[in-house]
Amino acid sequence: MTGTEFERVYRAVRLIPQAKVATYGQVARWLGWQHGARTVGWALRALPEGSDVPWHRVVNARGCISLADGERQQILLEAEGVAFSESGRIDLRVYGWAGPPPWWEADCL
DNA sequence: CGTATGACGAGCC
DNA sequence: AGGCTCGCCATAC
Repeated sequence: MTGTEFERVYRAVRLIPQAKVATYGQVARWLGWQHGARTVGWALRALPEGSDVPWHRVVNARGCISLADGERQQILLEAEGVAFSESGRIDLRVYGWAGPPPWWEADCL
């Protein structure tokens, strides 16, 4: 695991509370990458199966599942209480997470 | 070290 | 309105 940067992605994703979702772009911005949404997807793709990272809580900006096989992701989200529309879309106004406070990464002095 | 890739996003035609 | 292209970032090769 080379990911010093990947680890940051994982740490940020782990902060997303249950029954909430965030977009790739959002996560990227938390890490300081205004246009690094693709990198977030890359990091999540590299994620092992038994990881403690709630990767399923990350969707694209439209509130849809980008993953080709998003079936499992949708099941995981629905199990948490996230509702999907008929077209498989999530209402980000309801389930979207504002993000962590700006000091989440700061140390205790 | 340069090129290619990817679970995105926003802009342009 | 909808589809296509380019941009952007960090890895992989």
